Amino acid sequence: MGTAPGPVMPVAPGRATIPGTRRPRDAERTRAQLLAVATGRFARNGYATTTVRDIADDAGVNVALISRYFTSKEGLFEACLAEAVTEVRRDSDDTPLDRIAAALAHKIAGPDREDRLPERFLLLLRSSGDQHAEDMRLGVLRTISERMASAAAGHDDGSALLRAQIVLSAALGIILMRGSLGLQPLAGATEQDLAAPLADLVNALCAKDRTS
Amino acid sequence: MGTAPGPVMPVAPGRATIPGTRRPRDAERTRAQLLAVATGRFARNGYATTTVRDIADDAGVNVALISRYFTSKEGLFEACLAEAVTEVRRDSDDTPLDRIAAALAHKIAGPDREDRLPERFLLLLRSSGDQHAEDMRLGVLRTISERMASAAAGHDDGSALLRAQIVLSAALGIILMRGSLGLQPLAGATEQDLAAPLADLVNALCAKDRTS
DNA sequence: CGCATAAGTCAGCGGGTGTTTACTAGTAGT
DNA sequence: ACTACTAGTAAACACCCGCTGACTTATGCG
Repeated sequence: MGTAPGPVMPVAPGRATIPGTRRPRDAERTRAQLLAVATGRFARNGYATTTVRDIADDAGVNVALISRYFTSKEGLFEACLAEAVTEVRRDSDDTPLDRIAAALAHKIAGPDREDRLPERFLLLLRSSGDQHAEDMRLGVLRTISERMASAAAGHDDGSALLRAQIVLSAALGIILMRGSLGLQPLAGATEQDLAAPLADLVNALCAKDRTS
Repeated sequence: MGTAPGPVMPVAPGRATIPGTRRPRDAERTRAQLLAVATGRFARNGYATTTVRDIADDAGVNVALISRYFTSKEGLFEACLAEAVTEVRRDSDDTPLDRIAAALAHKIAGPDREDRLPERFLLLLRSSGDQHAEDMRLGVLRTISERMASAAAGHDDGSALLRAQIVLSAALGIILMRGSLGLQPLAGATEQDLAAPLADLVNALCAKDRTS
């Protein structure tokens, strides 16, 4: 469905490498490339839609290498998810409340991100049906929301965690809208554009002193 | 043709129909049932994951009826989406600003919803890859956010629409978290639990008079 | 060099998917 | 009661997917 260039395909399959030059034998490198390509495709198009042939072609390697390095498509997905989880976890270490909004804006729309963090957040919303993967993404979402709740620390009633999860939902919803839907003007908003609204949002939901 | 005289009657492969009784001949009814089941499955598990046989079995009818009534799986998806779009559009008619939050809370977590609105919102986030469907969901999201922006009508700078879209993103993010992820305590929050936080959220993002 | 081993390729297999075609069986009109 | 028509069924087809086992080629080491 998605990719047009399916048929025809002469004997040399869709290799990204130049036909004359051979792919250098670097297992580590191709493994990493497979992971990167797969993360992008899984995050953007979902698990079931993405085929292993798409990934392999995009990475310029043979399909069999996926099974070799990650045992299966699900294994590859779990590897992507694991990487995303560690990356996301590290990035959400200990942010004080008054900087959460700015940090969110930066993560969502920061210019020229090399860590591809929005992609990784998006991946947390994708499901492969596998239980282990399910546990991982639920775990990291729980961790993040708990950290945010403790950073906020307002609301002596039990609603702090709930409110933090709402903020998290908002952030992920925004990423989804930008990355998968392309709803303008949200999709084209810069980090500066998002800073003020997000500050209002975080403040209203997590600040100690509220009106209502 | 002396082929296998006994139809044997494999007694209702699905489960919706009682083995003994035959499905009554009601095209309208089965069509509606297919649509309802498909909407639920598409919204919950996504387009690619859901198989037409799952849908048919769940509705208690034969698979071929999907092609008959909706020409194809994509046609069925578009029909579900169209229904969801009209339902969502009607439900977001003209809500004054001060009631948006309550309305959202009711739509997200209202008790015993017969219109299955959360499901329909969730469907708006699912993609089949078809361009026509893509246009539909983008259109309805645009409409809703514009209505919300005009209801708010604050922010003489051009950020009203952006802020409305952030509110919408938050709502959809929450629905996604509840319906697809099951993140507690958000997933189990009642309408009352959500009312106050959502009021804060809407107020902070859309109210005319803000501090910062 | 010669060879063992790892990196990468190729072609094909089961299995599941969406769709179609031929068929059965209720139902309404005359 | 006969017939035309439509709702519903069953089985198969063609295709694409994930995966595998045998093969080829480059690199490291004596």
